Formats: sequence, C-alpha cells, structure tokens
Amino acid sequence: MAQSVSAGNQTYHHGDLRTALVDAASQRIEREGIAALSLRKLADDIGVSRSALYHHFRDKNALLNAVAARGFDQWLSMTQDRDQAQNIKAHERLKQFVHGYIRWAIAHPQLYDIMFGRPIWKHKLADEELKEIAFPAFQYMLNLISDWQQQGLLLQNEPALRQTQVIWATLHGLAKLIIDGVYDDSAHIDDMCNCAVAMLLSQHRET
Amino acid sequence: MAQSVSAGNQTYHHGDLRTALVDAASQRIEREGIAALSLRKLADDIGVSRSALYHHFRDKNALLNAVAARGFDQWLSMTQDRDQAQNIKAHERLKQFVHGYIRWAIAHPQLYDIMFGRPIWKHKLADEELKEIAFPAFQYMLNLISDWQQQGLLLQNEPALRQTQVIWATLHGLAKLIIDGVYDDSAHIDDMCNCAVAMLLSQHRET
DNA sequence: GCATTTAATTTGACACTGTCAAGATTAACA
DNA sequence: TGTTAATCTTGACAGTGTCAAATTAAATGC
Repeated sequence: MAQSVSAGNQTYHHGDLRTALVDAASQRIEREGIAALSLRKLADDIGVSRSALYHHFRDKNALLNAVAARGFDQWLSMTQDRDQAQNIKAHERLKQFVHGYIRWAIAHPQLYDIMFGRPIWKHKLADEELKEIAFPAFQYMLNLISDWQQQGLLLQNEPALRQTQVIWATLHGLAKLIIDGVYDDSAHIDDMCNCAVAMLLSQHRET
Repeated sequence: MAQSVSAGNQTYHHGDLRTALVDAASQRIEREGIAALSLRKLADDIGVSRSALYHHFRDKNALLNAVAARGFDQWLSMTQDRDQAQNIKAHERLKQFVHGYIRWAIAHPQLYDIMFGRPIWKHKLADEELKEIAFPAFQYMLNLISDWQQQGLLLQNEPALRQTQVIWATLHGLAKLIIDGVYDDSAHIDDMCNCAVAMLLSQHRET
C-alpha cells in the first residue's frame, strides 16, 4: 500500500513484483538498517505471501545484491552529475571528489554497508550481474585518477591502477570508520577529508 | 571437553565459564566466520545449557565485544613485538607497519571483521571496556606517526592526529576491501601496500 | 556443622527467522 | 478453448536469541 509500484495497472497476479521487492527492501533498509530486514515483513509491506520472493530471487542474498547494484548506479550517477560542472580546476575536482564520496556514504550508511558487505562479494558464485554494475564505478574512478596523474597532481612513478586502489581504500576506510561509529566525532569529518586530500597531492601545496 | 579451560580444577558448578565462552567463540569464529556463530552451538561445545551465557554477558553482542577486545590486545602485542627490533631505518619501519597491518588482517579476517563491525561500535551504550582496550592501539599508531612526522617522513603541515586517522583509514580500507573480496586478486596485495607507502612519504623517494 | 543468603545453571517457552515442497491460481499461447 | 508455463500461497521445518521461573551448588554467618 502506498508502495511505489507504478500504481494503477496492478494486474493482481503480479505487478512487477521483482522491482517492487527491491524498492521496498531499499526503503526499509535505509530506514531501519540491514539487521532489521526481514523477508516476511517485506512481503507484508507489499501485500504478498512470505515465499513469493523466491520466484524472483534465489536467496535473501540475491535480493541484497539487487539493492547493492542499485546503490552503485546511484553513486555513479551522482558522481557523474557533479563532474558535469565546468571550469573547475583539477585540484578542486579532487577535493570535491573526496568530500563527495564521504558525504554520500554518510548520507546512505545502510546502503553503503550492503554495497561492500562481505556476504555479497565473498562468494564469487553470486551474481556476475553485480560485478558488471560495480565495475563501471571503479572504472570511472580510474579514469579520474589517471587524468589527475597526467596533470601532475598525483605521483608519477606509481601505476594509476595501484593508486586508484589505494585512494579508493582510503575513502572506503574513512567511510567505514565513520559509518560504523569508530570515528564518532562528526565535527572533524571535513578536516579528515582535507587532510586526505593534502596527503594525496604530490606537490603538497597549501589549501 | 578438550576446551582450554585450565583443565583440572573443574569446580563443576562453574569453571570460569566466562573466559571459556570467549575462548570457544573465538575459535569457532576464526574457523567458520561470524555468520555461523550460534550461541546454542557454543553452549554445546562447552557442555553447558543454552542460556547459561546470560549470567556472564548481557547479550550476544556483549560476548562479541569481549572477542573483539581480545583481538585488539593481540594486534597490539604483535605490533609491539615487531617494533622491538632495533637498527631499522624509520622508512623501513613504516613499510613494515603497512605490510604487517594488512598481513595480520588477512590472517585473521573474521576476527578483524568483529573488531570493527558496526554493531559493536555503533551503540555507545555498549561496553566502555572495549573502548579502553582499543584506545591504546590507536594511541600506539599515533605515536609512531608522530615520530615519522618529526623525522620528516610524513607531511609537516597537517596535525599528527589527522594524519593518523587518514593513514589508519587507508589501512582499514585496504584490509576490508581485500577481506570482503572486492579486491580479489591476492597476487597484488604487496604491490598495493608498496604503493600506499610510496604515496604516504612526503619526499616520494624511490623504494 | 547447620541455616540462610547469594550466585550459577537449567528447563520450558516465546516470537522470530530463512527456506522449501506441494498445491492453487492466473496469465500466455497454440 | 485447452494446454502449458509462470506466479503466488499454505503448511511445515529447523534454526535463532532471549527471558522467566525453577533448580542446583557455593559462600557466608552463627
């Protein structure tokens, strides 16, 4: 009820249950976190029986994969949107990238958790689909970082791939430590981001 | 049975059940991962009833806290042991630190997950004890990094605290991405560590 | 040495969970 | 219209964490 199920043409038998499930799951997760996600409550939300789900997803995990995939999509388009802006110095772009990454993660903590959670990535068996969706996100980062490297912002003597992996790790680590409550002083988040930017720059110019 | 319960003086009523629980939990977690940890199986392992646990821990979460606390202890002493070695250049020490951190995390992936898992840190209510144990680990890192900064290895114009936070984030991010299977090419782990070291150094000398 | 208090442990029960097999219902297609 | 295939439901199973009340053993006071 009041679910975003392309209201109206409810064919009664199945009104695109698959995306309805992903919708409902995403909402509930953003609100109450992943730990509180019960398939049965989900089914209740949509008004369908508890095991209808299994005709669209092999697993609870498969459903979470779909949620995560949507997360990567969302992240990528917000990043690309931001980078549309023109007349911005490379140095400023890098700064925006770092701050933007952390800000997005903090704004969607539960989703972020699922996107990188162990159960999803650990079993290679699971979902080539997710890899195909997450890969462009990584690729986009790699391109950005290659550019910055060529412009002399970053180190020259390390491969762009490795630097991308390390920079992503830095962002991911910051995001996780903040989200998980290890770094619990939210007043200094911007400071940490700025420090990260300063440490990345090969020239170490002043901000 | 065959549990490491200071065998012998089993007072039958209670033979230090608390540490026996933490022992058994640690073992089972290292072997089968946290997802497969059931309190009831745990109780069976020790030969005690399923709810005996609740007289020593408020929660399943409280038990995990104890496991995590032990992890921080373990990490700190392995780090300190390594740093006992003398006649090592600061630059080499930094390199060892990075590689050592990642190696330890990979060697104890499940334990590492618990040490930083959300449920443990999120609710401040839970366990000041854990904070008191995790803090020295952070403090130790902070000292190391302050030294390296004073020796000119790291940036001068950023506070040591911030740099520690960022460096820890880098290590944590790397560890998590590897453990969780996002970076699944284990052949390049050392390369990533070396790249991280190179990026940290303010002088960007060649390795 | 016995009685009483206190701590440790167990039993029974509750409300959940994810998942599956078998049956019912509806859409799609020939 | 009749048949096939997809979709959804019901009933059930084996788990889970947690709690209240009852049981047992240790510790303490006299």
